[in-house]
Amino acid sequence: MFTLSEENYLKTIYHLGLNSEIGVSTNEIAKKMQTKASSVTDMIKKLSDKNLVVYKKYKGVRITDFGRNTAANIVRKHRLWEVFLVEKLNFSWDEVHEVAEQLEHIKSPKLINELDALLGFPKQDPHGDPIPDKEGNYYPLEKKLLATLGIGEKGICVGVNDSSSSFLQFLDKQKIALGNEIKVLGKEPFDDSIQIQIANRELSISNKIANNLYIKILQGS
Amino acid sequence: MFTLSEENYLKTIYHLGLNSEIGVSTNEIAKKMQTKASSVTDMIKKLSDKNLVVYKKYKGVRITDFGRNTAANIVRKHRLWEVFLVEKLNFSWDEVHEVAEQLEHIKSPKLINELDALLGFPKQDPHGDPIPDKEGNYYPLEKKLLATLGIGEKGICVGVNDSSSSFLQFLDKQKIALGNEIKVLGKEPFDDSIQIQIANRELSISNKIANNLYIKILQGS
DNA sequence: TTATTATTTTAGATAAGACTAAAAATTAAT
DNA sequence: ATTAATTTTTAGTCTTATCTAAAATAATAA
Ligand SMILES: [Mn+2]
Ligand SMILES: [Mn+2]
Ligand SMILES: [Mn+2]
Ligand SMILES: [Mn+2]
Repeated sequence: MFTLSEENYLKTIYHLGLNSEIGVSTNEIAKKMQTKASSVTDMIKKLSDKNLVVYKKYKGVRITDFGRNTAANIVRKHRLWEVFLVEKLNFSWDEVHEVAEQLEHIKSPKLINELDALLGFPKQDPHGDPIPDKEGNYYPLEKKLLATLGIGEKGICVGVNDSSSSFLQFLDKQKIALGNEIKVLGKEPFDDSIQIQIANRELSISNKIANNLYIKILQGS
Repeated sequence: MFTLSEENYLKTIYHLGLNSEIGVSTNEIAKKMQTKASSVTDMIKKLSDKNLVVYKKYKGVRITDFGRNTAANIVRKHRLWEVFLVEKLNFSWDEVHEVAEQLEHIKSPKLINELDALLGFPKQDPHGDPIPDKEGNYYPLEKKLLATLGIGEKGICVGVNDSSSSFLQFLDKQKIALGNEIKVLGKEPFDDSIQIQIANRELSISNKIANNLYIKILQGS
């Protein structure tokens, strides 16, 4: 079994390494974990001793198959708990992350598999992120950032890139929710803002917002 | 906020001090926590610094009002999680304790109060132990050990004194469950065993068993 | 009451996880 | 190809929570 710290480092390395071929750098990890590079070096030695990552001095770390599996299981727990909090305990999607950060470290395979069943084996968490199965496999939706859509294209809002409270609360305020259909009406070159239609309303959205909303394109739009 | 260790020590001191006027001794705590007396001394100094207990050298510790409240809240969480595991996640009553030991340390007032609501504000956990409310108050049932009942007395089985897996599994095997009506048919002086009637069956029960089952007496029996 | 035993505390060590400051290696710039 | 800047590692310190061994205190017995 792994310590709380080991699990948190491993999860960070897993996320940082997802979309890159090369190793994850010490500084990247330190920045993400709000800690110092020297602390990271200490920890990756421990993770390496436990075969969770491959570490070569000055070359960053790469997660092993074993490490990836272990990390995916923690992510699975995190996201299932987030669903539970929203579906069963009336949390809003901007309140769940901190609590899930604690709950993801609870050790009990039965607990998490029963929770999965209670929730009806959900495939996405409240932010649209995929939930790995017991084997650590998951199937990400095909999705594009709203900012990349052309005029006239439409789709369903299926996820967020930024899960910060402030962004999620902004979406709530603008009544933009996952599942909503969104159509691009126009794009303003001057500030890269985007005019959209959503649930019979028209809205102008800044580029920053559009770069943090994922859309599943509807065929024939 | 308190560390995991601080919470565990405090909870032990709370439980050990419940039925006694005098302070809780260092050795008692060490025995219960499976640690060394010197470790206990170190920790009670920390708890004392945080006003959770009053500590006088060589005189043991007494929990403060603040400490009692803090401990009751941890116990509240432990027992609510046990109910959740049994009621919602198909755990049996002998499987819940270890997981609840982890879950009781999760910090989120909203989580625990919503969980309470989801479960319908239960008053007892799966072992018949009372669940403190938000203020730390609880109302223990009037109950007696089965071993203390006289011949002819009857009552409802409402709790266990020993929550070990082996005892709980024994009760399952004998089909003795909380809520069952039990009547004392006879007592054997030779080995202090007790003959009981339970759900139309007659059973002979050892003194050890009878000393770990709590009964709520039915008036007029 | 004094001696013996048991309990409790202190002193000193260890391990995990964090930090600062300094050294070493790598990368970027001239 | 050197030099300069950046990144990464090492060395040493700190805190928390443990432990063992020894000293101090309290409880018990002779
Ligand atoms: Mn999250
Ligand atoms: Mn999420
Ligand atoms: Mn329990
Ligand atoms: Mn219980």
